[in-house]
Amino acid sequence: MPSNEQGTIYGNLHAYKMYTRPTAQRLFGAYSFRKKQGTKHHENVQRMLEILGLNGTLTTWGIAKTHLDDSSGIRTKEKEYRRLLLGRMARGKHTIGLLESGLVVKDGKSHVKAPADQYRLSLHGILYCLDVLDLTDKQIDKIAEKYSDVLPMVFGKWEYLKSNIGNEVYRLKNLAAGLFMDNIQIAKISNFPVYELMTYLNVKYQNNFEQIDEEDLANQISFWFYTNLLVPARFRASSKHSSLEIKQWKKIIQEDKNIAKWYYEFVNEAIKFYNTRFSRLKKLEKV
DNA sequence: GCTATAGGAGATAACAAAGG
DNA sequence: CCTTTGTTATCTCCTATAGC
Repeated sequence: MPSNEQGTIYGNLHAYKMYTRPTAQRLFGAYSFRKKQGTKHHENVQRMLEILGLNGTLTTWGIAKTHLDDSSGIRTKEKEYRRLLLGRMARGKHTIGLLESGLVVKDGKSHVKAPADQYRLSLHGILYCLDVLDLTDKQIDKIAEKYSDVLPMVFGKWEYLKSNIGNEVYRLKNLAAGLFMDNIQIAKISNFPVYELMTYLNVKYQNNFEQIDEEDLANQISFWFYTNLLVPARFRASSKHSSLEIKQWKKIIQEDKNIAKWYYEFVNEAIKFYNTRFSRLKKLEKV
């Protein structure tokens, strides 16, 4: 039973990489519409996603209102936005919309007039935008502001993070581009057990391929983010630059009490996981 | 050129708040 | 009080266009 009033179901990061991202790229474009390569449909969808990203939660009317002011224009446009969100039915065939694709979710109701559904980007939707829309840093900051409660440990700490690590925050784009952790090379890169943490992160959420609660997905993304800060941006063992020094990284985690508590809980879970497995491994040799 | 999909526009219906 | 205006929601028909 769909536990969600969100009107859609989505899975963990693995599901994003294997399913949501390729599907979205096929239906809504793999490149920004500003590159003039996609279809009109790609452009329409991407424009709407951008509005939802930069403005946060809105009704269909509100989406149209962000760029129109006379009500007849809004009326026309909001129908189009609704159709893009919900998909359409024609000749007995259903074309999927943004809700069904998992990029947008319902978020509460507006009671300004008659009760109306409000919409915002899902976490998958945010990742798709970061991946495809060619957003400027300013725009990403805006999304972080509007979605700080959806991704609290990263977007909720955005300014704090920026003041400490500057442009490194935009590494979130790597995750959006599908660069996840099933990468054994990571093991060699750092003395710090980044590989073990990344692998455990996979294990922790492995049962959520089909469906995951938004809060869990936000945690998965956020654990990825903080752990990934220790991986050099250029994937070479030789280039040490642009990975954070362990000291600096620890400072970021420890100086914020919430981050510290949250992240070390994850680390302890990972330690427990590996300890259990190692002790079983040791028992093997006695047999 | 055909076919499926997208866009545009009209009809219809609620309903809430503001205004007369 | 009734009317107007703003909002939300759905259905349907016709046209335009992209991709084969």
